[in-house]
Amino acid sequence: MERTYIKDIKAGTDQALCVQGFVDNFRDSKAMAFIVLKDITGRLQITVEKEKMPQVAQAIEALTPDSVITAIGPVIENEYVKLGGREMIPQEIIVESLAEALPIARKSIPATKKKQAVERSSIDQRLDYRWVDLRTDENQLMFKVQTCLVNAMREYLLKENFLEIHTPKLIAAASESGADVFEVKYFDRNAYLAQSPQFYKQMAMAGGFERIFEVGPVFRAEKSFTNKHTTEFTGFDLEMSYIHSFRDVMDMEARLLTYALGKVKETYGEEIEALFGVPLTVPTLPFPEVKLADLYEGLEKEFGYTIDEAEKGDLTTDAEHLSLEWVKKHYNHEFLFVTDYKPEKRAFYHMRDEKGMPLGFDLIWRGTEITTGAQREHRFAQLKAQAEEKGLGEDVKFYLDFFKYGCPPHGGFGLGVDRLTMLLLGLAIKECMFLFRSPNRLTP
RNA sequence: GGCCCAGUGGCUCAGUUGGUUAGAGCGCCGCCCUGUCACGGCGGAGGUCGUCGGUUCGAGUCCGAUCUGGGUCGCCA
Repeated sequence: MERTYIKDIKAGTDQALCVQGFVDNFRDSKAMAFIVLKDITGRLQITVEKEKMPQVAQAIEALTPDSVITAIGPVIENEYVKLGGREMIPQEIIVESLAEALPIARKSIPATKKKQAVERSSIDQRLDYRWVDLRTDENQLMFKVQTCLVNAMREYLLKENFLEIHTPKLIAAASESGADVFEVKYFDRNAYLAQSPQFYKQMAMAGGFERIFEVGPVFRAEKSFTNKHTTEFTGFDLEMSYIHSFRDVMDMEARLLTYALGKVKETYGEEIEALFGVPLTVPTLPFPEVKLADLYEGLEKEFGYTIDEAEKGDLTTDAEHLSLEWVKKHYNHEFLFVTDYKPEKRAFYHMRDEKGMPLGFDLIWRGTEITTGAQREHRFAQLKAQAEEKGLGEDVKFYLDFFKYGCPPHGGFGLGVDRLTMLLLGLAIKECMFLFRSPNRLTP
């Protein structure tokens, strides 16, 4: 019999349906048993009157929570059932997989008069059994939201004449910028895991693709311990030719995010607010923009935030967080483009103006950096000089060659998909990844 | 890498100035319960207190070392 998703069930007919899923709750007494079945679309109570259906009673005799079952029978309307006012009266139940007692507590249970509260297991404990943890409504919604978000971004860019490419993650040279790379064995020599598709995105520009994007894994061998860093994450990278300035890139990103977040709000806005308690505001265009030095000046004047002059070439974590208050106050907005970072803090391939100021930007959402972008230096001689200035020579030679045989002016950005999800739902990075990777965690 | 914090049953925690046999709730196991819905009732099992060493008549508790993990800063998406 064909399986019916719980969301598609029409109650009140005599026709038997087949549902499959996890046992979300099991209440067993001598004569009656109640199973709450959960699939990816919802929950359904299955009610067993044991005397009437001895073979069903026998099938569920040793049933445990989180086992996987198939249940067949009509679904009737019954106002008495709190879960949706309907219940399945099964003719048959097949236990597909019997679950052992779970090793983690997925939900917090508040205290009652008699019992003390049980706290949910820590995120680190839950990550050890991620596949069990992923069964919660929150985690499943999270991935529905991420799917919707990335799909909307892809949809938007396809309409804007972008091509989707897939660049290699095994690379020969460990260079580019500050970020450290993982070394791997590659037959009789060493290779490295790509820390970004940057060079290859630009190669696509030299290849005349004009506009490309890529969604793919990015590896960083950094011993970072924060709530927004991980050693492997999903990057959403974009590069576009024939721009007039890096503001064309910023404009593209702002429109892209506005469209995608609009789709997410339309599809899951209410569920997100119900399960995560985070309202989703679709941003307005254009996104506010500020020069780094002006932001520091504003933070000092308005929030009393002061740091050493030497640290002002980049955004500190505190300044990043405070920038949310600043941008809300001045623009009633959650996004903020920050420009005019010091050249020593930026990658060598960022184009610079006549004063040597990098023509790039970071995008901060809700006080956390989600993007670095720029117009790229596409003129061979300048690019070579800037690489040498950062002490990069032979390692980037193959890359410099991309600009020798004709290359359009171009720019682009990299966006962290996991950071986007994390900020959207108000979580830490380790909670919002399918499987989190850190210097201390390589399993499961 | 710097600074800070934590390791006590499967989970979440308590454990007083060092002092009988280390406690609780959840979970688990057994029995009871015709309509539960975070079901309920009764009973039970389960811990060499991260590891090693020291102080002491006596250490979960104090000291030292060590291991593991976490938070945060820097780095960045």
